[in-house]
Amino acid sequence: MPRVSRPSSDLPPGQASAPTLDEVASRAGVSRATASRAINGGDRVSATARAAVEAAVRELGYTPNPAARSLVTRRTDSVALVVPEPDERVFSDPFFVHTLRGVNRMLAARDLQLVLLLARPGDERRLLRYLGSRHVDGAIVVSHHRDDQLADHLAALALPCAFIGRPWTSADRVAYVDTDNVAGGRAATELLIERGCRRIATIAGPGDMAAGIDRLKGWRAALRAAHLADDLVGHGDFTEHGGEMAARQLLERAPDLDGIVAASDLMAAGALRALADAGRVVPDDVAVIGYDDVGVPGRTTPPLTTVRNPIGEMAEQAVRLLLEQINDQRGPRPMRVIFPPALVRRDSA
Amino acid sequence: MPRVSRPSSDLPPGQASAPTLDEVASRAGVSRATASRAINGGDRVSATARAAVEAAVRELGYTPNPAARSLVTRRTDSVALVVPEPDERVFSDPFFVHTLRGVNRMLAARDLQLVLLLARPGDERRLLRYLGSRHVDGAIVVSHHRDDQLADHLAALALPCAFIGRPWTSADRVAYVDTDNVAGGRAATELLIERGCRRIATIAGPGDMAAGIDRLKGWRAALRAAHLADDLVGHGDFTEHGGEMAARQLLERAPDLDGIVAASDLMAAGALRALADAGRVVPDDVAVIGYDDVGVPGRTTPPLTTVRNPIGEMAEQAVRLLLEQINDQRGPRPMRVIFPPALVRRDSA
DNA sequence: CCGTCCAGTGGGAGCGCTCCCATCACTGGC
DNA sequence: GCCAGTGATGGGAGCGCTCCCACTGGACGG
Repeated sequence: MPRVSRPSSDLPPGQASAPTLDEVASRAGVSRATASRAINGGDRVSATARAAVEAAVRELGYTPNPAARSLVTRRTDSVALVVPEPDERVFSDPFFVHTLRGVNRMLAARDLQLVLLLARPGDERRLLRYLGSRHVDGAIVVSHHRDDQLADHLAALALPCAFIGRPWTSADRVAYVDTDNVAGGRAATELLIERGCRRIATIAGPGDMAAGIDRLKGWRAALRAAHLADDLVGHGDFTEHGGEMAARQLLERAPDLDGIVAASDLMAAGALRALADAGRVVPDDVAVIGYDDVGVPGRTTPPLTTVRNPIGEMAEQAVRLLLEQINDQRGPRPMRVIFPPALVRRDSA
Repeated sequence: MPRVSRPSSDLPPGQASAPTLDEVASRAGVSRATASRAINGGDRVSATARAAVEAAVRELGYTPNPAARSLVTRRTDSVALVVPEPDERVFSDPFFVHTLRGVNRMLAARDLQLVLLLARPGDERRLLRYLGSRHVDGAIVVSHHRDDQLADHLAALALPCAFIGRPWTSADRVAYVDTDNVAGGRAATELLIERGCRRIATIAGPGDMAAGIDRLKGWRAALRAAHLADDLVGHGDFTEHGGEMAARQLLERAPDLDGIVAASDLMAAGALRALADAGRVVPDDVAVIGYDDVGVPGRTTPPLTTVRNPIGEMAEQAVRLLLEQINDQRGPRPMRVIFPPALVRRDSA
């Protein structure tokens, strides 16, 4: 191998070892303790000392070593976002994407870093090992399914955590935020009933997610209360394609249907497409209502009437619940915040 | 506030302070140094000692403190994935999603953790501060645009990094992987020409991303070589909706067009929809070819002929380039790997 | 039988930081 | 004029780990 000539130096070129607090302190003419206080915004520091330290920090380009800091503070200032989702579907779901962005924004505002933990089914051991070794101060879990027993495991680890969407198990042991999906499904259905629909189908979500089941339950409750039939249940996987397929089948089974309650906007958009193909006019022939009110509804033809999920506020609350557990020495404990859903009327119903 | 009775103990219940290496060592009857060697798989440890340490680890549920470890090793065993993307579009693009998953998988296989850095335009300072404080061992950057001068900044930080997609600036100072997008655009266009198309349009990608520009360049080169007109340029934003709009406009401008080269599969899918609406048969009336070959092409009607981007291999190589810089003490340096694109023939052309 | 070697081991330093506590110079009240 | 009180400071311990280095004892060759 050819020898490359380079300036002989103990330090790698351009990568001088980072300045330490000691260097900052001595440059500022104060002790390490004072420098630390000045940097961390503590009081009990004279204006003179603080100014000197700040100048030294700037001149040296000092940046605290996070490992050393967290060794003593026992804080890492980072939070895991756990996504126990085997396939990439989550990323194409605006609900998830907006949740991710909301959580990220909230954390950034508090100078916390988000660590993304994508866990495929086999990876649970790795996941739990990571969380167990206190790499992060806490975890936020989204899009969990019946079969991962994540809530159980996290409760056992005693790691502060917050679920977005009610966990299947240990719902009384961990903190979570959610919306009232039964009420939402019910409200959506009642809207169609009020508008005169009598043959109302639903395109339900996956059977292993709480949100899907609850919205279906609400749909059913509204129909029964109005003495209408609740036999028209199609199933989708929260994708546009799934919604389209389900709508086609429903149309075949019940050509007389005049209303569709979809468990997500994406599925409602698919249904809209199937209806257009079948020559049905929305909302005159068939009224359609979606769920979530994010990303999709404004772009469909016609614009989608939907049930609004306050995603931003949910993400905010989840972070808040998490931080409360992290900061209070009482540690992890169950807390919950349930948001009411809200109807958003546009043109499809 | 009601007082809650609880067993008086110095330790929070269920949250005894984590066992340290010292405790493991004394339980195993060896020194801390030997325990460390046994745990880290070093040799120079007798079978007896190793077994004793492993037993102690298991009994105590010991897990090394990452902060303490990285304080001395100067490694954090985590890597940042930087996404300097202002809006959520990235997440709906299968290309990005698969890249994310590929990178995550590669890192997980090496026991490295992925830290997601979503940077909105204003956040650059925060981003650079984070990267500069050596929170992570290196960074992988995707979906960067002309205006973020990320490559310049990272080169200045001397932090190991790898770009996916050629950076706009400092391309000779940082490592990156890419595919030959000019060749791909050219090959796609030549396929249409061979098949007999004579009036070939393109739906180009954003003008501030290298991939979009290069594919357009390839399209143009192929047409010129065949002495065909290269005036039919539509613009999309890599989304399905954008592709549909662009295709509509192109059809209006040139009703006689008989081929469309789209710069992404998502845009090709949109074009397919526009063509169907216009009553054109694909590929008989109009041949369509996409780009990327991930997620979309199998699901369209008809299935999409496309140019394959080896996303998995690109992610793999990016991680490899990064690790090479991290592990070799030579530090960050420019390296590049360019993949050849490959045509994948299905039914749309 | 003694020196040499080496696998195996433990002592101890030190990574860069925070925070407890002792110290010190001042101030103001009696 | 002295002492308690107060704000600012620095010394030093210690967080949990890795790794350098010195040490040990048994195997082995001369």
